[in-house]
Amino acid sequence: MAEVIQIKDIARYAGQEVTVRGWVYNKTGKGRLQFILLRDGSGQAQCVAFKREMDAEAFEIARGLSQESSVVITGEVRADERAPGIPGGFEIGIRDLQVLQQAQDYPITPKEHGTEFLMNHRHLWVRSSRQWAILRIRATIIKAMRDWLDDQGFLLVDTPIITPAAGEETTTLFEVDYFGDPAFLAQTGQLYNEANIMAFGKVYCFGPTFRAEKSKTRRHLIEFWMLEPEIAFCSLEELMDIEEGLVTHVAAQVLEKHSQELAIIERDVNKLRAITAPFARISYDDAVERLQGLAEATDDPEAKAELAIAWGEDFGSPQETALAEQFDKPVFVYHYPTAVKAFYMTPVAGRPEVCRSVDLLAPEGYGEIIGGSERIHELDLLEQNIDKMGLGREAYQWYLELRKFGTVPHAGFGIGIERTVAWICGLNHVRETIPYARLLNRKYP
RNA sequence: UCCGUAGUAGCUCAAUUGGCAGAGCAAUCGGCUGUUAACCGAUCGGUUCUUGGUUCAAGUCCAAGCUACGGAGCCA
Repeated sequence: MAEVIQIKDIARYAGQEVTVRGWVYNKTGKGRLQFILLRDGSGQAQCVAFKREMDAEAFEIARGLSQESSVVITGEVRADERAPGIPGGFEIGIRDLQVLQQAQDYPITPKEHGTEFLMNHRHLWVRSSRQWAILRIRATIIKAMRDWLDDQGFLLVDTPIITPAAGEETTTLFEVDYFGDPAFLAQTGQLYNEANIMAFGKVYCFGPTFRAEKSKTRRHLIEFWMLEPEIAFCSLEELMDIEEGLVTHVAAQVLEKHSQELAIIERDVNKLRAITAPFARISYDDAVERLQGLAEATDDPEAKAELAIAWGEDFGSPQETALAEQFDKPVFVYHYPTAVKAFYMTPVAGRPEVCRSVDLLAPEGYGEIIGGSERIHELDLLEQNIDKMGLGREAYQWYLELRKFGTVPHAGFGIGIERTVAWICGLNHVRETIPYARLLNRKYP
């Protein structure tokens, strides 16, 4: 029995006999010569069945293999620049093979398919090279974020998914029955993070969040993953430094570890190489002026209407895009109007109509990937805001109590994993960034 | 929720003015010693999204509904 290897390591075994185990990704044949492209999860390798080098029965089995059949193949590794694969350049001359299961009528062929068909077969689509590459990059992005934060002295502190009250908006919560009492799936771990920083200084939570928004766009999921750092004794400017450090590290790690995957998805790596510190930092006031300037400059009445904005309004999707297009890397927009932001954001001293908030807008039309702010740390002000929004103090008792026992200035942000992956990978929809997307009209498979 | 577009073979699509429902791929069988979405020959493959209507005749026209896709709002 030859050594079982992973295809990603194939180059190390040139000249040796090995065993690989996997699935038939594609097959082309030419009579007595059959080429089987085998994938094993780590990569893809061309396995060559040549009638004269095998016994007749084994050759017939190889010739009859169907797409996605599971198979164990033993043979000699040899370098051949004609051989396709991941990494490619090496192939296996089949000596023997064993079929675990002969697949029949695998639906995803190497031709074009529509979105609905592919999403209905997501459990199989994840096997395709492109999806394989994207999901591997997703894993690296998450690891890069966590590694960077851990190295900076942050502690991972998990926050609950079933919660008693709203984080922000009550209308977009998923309600669950908690032994007869209503409870809600978490929209954010932020409020708990604010408790946890008083114990650990710098923390982050990472997990799924749930929003029952009836939004149907390329940037929205009903269930998405978010990483939320929170830092005690932190200003908005320091927060931007942290966000910048995190995002540039992610881009660098993906470039370093995934040239192969980036090539598979045909991502322009120059766009990723541009993601270096510092990012431009502009105020909301400045952003509005820029948009008004753009609206004035254009002759297209439709574009003019899309860009039109009055001070005090939040940015729409086309406006975010137009704003971000002025930069070749992410851009910070800070000091948004207090009225369009959440109740816990600190007002700017001497200018309460704007607050100490900051969004990070990604380039290439990917929009907001991070939202963050300095949190209100004075009890009175926080109580006033909760009353003003009609949220009800009872539900926030514990949160308000944090302001009574050694409250300190603090700040934090949330970064959406799927939006980040879509941007880094250059995808046109977040549905491909998560293995099993939950969308407005889809919870299958 | 609103606006727009679409739904025909397993998949991707075609079907002229309302006049016999078709192609490529996949599958199956055969051929081929270097294929890269191979190629060549053959075979198989249909409730034209649903319901109702107009008509001698509906994939095509009308009405309602369903589903998907694209966009908006909301957001990360």
